[in-house]
Amino acid sequence: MSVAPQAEPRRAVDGRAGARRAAPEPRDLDLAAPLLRAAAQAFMLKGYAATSIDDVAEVLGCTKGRIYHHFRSKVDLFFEVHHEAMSMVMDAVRSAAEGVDDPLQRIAAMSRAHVLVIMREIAFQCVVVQGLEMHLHTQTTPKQRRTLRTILALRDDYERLFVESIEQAIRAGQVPPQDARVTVKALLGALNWTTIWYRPRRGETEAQRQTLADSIAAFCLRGLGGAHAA
Amino acid sequence: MSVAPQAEPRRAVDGRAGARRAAPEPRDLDLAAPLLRAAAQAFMLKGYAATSIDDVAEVLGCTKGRIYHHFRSKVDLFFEVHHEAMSMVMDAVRSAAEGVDDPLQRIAAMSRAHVLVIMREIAFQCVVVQGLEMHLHTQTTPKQRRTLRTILALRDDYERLFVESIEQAIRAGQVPPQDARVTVKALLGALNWTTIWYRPRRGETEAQRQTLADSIAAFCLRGLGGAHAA
DNA sequence: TCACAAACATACTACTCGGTATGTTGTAAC
DNA sequence: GTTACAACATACCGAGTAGTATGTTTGTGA
Repeated sequence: MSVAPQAEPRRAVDGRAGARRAAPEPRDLDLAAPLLRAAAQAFMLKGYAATSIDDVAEVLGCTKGRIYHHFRSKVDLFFEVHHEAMSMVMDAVRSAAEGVDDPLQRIAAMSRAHVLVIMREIAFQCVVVQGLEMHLHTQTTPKQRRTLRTILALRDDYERLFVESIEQAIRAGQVPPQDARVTVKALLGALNWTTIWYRPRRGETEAQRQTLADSIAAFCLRGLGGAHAA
Repeated sequence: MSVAPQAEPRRAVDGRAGARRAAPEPRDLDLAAPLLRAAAQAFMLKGYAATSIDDVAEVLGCTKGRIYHHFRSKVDLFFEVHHEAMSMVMDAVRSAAEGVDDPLQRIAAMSRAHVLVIMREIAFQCVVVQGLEMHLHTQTTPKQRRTLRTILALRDDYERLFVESIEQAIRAGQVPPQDARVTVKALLGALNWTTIWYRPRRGETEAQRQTLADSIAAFCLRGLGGAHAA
């Protein structure tokens, strides 16, 4: 009956603006996680635009109310799924690269980790590939545009991670001179294409996934022109 | 006033069913071509689902009437764009492969041709990458499902073209033994990823496109494990 | 010249879906 | 035990859109 404004749904990605209470965040994350996962699943199957909020709710066995309680809009939900997916890759790849000084071996470890994350979190990673730029046309609010720019910057940072390692490998004489800005496109293409053709099989073992990841990574390593395979 | 059924719009891809008049086909193709190109352009910018028929019409500076005069539905339009795009790649790649007996050199020629077609017809090729499988969930009419299967079969045929050449290269000892079914995914990924990052620049020369295509193709060739680059 | 159909444009309908306004329930604090 | 709020569910609205029904124009063969 009152006009009680109902606790603010999440302000996409970069956090709340003027929330007086800073408390409910950690518990809120636990509650939002299943929503993100369900959204990723639905987006993978039908694509973002063709997926209705009701579709996402149906995956969870709930109603729209739950989703709009945690997210301000469909676009915000998409952005958070996207952001979460990128964090998964970033964390895994950074962790895999850590402490590996040899440039080529580092690229190999990063590539394997990248493919493995894709296979383990195929739904989230499919959302990443589904494109961001197309949202630039439809956007209205400046806040969403800022969020979009932030995500695009994260993507560029990630690509730079590979570019720098490639350039180090070139300077070290491990691979022939080449335009790393172009090569990295082919490399990431070979890796990311996994989201297109790979789908988990029933009874698939971790060893099988490892083998697949090794094959893709080996292709990329050789593609750079290094002498030794993985 | 009459119930005049107004000459049947196109029956997607595999041709008409019971058309009594077989005549208007060739002229009809010329008239439909601009529609396909406009649709490809619109689909590239906003994606299939987010693109309205009115959007496509606006690109052409006409109304829905024109589009629905030539295509039965939005899905049929998408399928024809998709089919046209695949034909472009098939023709160019088959033509490039013709007469090249050496397996590795044939793969190199095919790869270059593939990337060049993507760059020249970026709109059409973006539609191809935008995915087909998601339409499997939304489909209703069995005719559309059949059309979808046909397109999927074409895609598999195209991939087989590369797989067979890779296996020939393996048997010839040009590249180390490997699972061609997996390698081809990485290879086509590196090629097709061009649709994601590449966009034509103002004043771009054919030589620049050639250089880019050569770089991507060289990456793929080395990725197979062949000793010599392109 | 006239019937006729191709090739559109216009007007309209039925329906979906994003978003909101409001109601309900559990629970923790005091 | 009652206040208060988080965490939903329910009911609804309005905008946008796929598809259709019908009107209009233009070329063309008889």
